[in-house]
Amino acid sequence: MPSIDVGIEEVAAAAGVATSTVSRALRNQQGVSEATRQRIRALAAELGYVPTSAAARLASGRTHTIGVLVPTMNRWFFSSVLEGIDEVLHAAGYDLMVFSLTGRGSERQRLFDRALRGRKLDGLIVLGFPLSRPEEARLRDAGVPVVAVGHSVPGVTSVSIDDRSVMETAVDHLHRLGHRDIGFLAGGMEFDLSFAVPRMREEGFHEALRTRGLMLRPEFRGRAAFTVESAYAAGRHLVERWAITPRPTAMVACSDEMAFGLIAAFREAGLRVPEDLSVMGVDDHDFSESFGLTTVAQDAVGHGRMAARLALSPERRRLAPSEPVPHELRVRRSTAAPRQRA
Amino acid sequence: MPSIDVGIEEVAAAAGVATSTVSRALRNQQGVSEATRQRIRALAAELGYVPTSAAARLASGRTHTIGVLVPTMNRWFFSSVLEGIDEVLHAAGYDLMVFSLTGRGSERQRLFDRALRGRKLDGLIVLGFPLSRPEEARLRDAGVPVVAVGHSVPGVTSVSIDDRSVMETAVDHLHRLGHRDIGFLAGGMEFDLSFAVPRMREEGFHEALRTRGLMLRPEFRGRAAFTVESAYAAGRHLVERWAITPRPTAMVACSDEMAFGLIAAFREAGLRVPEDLSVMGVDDHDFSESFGLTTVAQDAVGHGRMAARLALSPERRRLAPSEPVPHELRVRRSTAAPRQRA
DNA sequence: TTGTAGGCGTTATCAG
DNA sequence: CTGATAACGCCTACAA
Repeated sequence: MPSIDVGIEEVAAAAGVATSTVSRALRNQQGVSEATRQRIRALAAELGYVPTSAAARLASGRTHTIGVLVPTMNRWFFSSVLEGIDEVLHAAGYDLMVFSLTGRGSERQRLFDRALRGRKLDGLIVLGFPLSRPEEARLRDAGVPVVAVGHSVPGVTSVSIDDRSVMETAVDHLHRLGHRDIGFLAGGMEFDLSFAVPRMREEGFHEALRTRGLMLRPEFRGRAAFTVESAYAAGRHLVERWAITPRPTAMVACSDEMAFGLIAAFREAGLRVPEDLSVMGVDDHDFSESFGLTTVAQDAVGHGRMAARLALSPERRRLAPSEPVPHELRVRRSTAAPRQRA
Repeated sequence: MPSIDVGIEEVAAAAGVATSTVSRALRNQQGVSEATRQRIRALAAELGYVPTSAAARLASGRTHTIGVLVPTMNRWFFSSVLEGIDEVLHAAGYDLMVFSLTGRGSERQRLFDRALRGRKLDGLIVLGFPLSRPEEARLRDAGVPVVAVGHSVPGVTSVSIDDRSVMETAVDHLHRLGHRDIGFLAGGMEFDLSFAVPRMREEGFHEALRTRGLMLRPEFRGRAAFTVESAYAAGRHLVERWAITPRPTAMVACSDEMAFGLIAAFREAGLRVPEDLSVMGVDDHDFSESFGLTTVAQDAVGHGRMAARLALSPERRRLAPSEPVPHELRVRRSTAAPRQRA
């Protein structure tokens, strides 16, 4: 039974060496003979010695903790990225501190501050939203390395797909199938979140249409937040409108979760997917394969791993390519060639 | 512009008081005249002083950090609970440290240890799995207060629904609709996770049937992990079997996500829900309303809030009722009365 | 109400 | 390779 209060001194005493030697030995620093190191390790384990984190932090200035600022943990993309981050961090002996903005978009600045105050982090990963000027400034003089995920930030190491190109991929798929009347469910109705990603996807979509000599008819367009619920509501509105206007043969949603909502609304209105209408999304959500949703996949867990590695290593950050991470089309059952119009 | 290196001494000097007074004033401790406090606060703000977390921890022994041990953040229940925890914690000025077991069930003991080592936590919230004996012991001599969520733990403050009673509610709903051939998709095929919750739900289901003089036919029963994917696969197997055996008129899944998987499989096989088969789940996942899934709801975010409050306050823990948190039936479109058999 | 001074438990900088 | 000995920056009895 290890006693309750073993400090580095007890270990040192037991090993007949100085505390500094124990410290070095236990952290695999050079300058300790292998024999001594072994002996100290054994003793430390036996006594159940564990360095007090606060003391180590104070003395070394390093916290072995990385913070993550996230809009919400309730969305596939964010929780997946978090998993990836966690995986790498823990493997490296680091801890993960999470700061979620959920329901407090207005307090964003304050939360941002909380994360940086008191030097409690060795690095910060910002998920899903761009930084404001004051925030960037705040970071600089906090001297905390930052990595952005889910959107690119000029001047900051970032990991993300190319949102325009994603839409090119999506539209290309539908166009090849023969679709010409393609609708779009845009994102960006959130309160808290960035408008950058939805806007870029929207622009990308329009450009992809334009390239092909197509245009987005107003009645083919909806807008919703990045949630099933919101997309479902938008879908119902669209369906109502289509009672008196033509409807598209395919819809692209800004995310898979939005596509789920659309499909639910369409099905409820008696529209069959893909027979009456093709639907596709972006993400490759965990549910998408079972649901048979065609989508443009991004590797969220991989994003997280990459971000964590970048957060941990200054060299990697320096060498980091600013190219976007690749995405990939996954064709499934929710898209098909349009039926001949009567 | 606050200088880069303001310590408590600078503030004390500027205010013409001792560091101890600054410390007291800033933490709203009693024993400081209001005038002095105001002056110090102003000065501190002006100088941009923020106590160094490590030093405060070392001196006070408190970390203002609560840890959460979670099987994975990728599931509705867990991420929702996390949101609730985060909300309360940040409001109280505490930080949230997350330890996720994803993909390292075998390392569970080690992760568990990591969370407790080095006195870096003021409390620990364990989500979704019961503790082993050694783990409990570990907790005791770490002296860290623990709160369990998602399953009850004798001797540990815990927040959870009554999993047996949940099934009673589910079966009751179907029984009242007229169902007698009720099937069950059991949980518990995970590697990492506890078998406690799925087992209790299974027992609860059986008991609810028994009470009504019913029995679960073997061909009405499936088993899967708590994921859409796994439930989808199980659903496909069931459908195949039903080609040569009778099929139930209703299925209860162990969770909403599992119900989603089932429904996807049934639909793909041409079975209509609820016309051919009613399906219900447990949770009230964010998607369930839009999907029209009947379910037994549990307030995951609320669980999280409650757990965080318990983790923060010894008194609350002492007073904490050991009664389960209530659940609630939500009837939607996925269940209906069975059609007359031919 | 306020000031003084001794920790808190490591790490890091020097000598030896 | 190893050992003293300052920091590290704040908190908290205790004294005034």
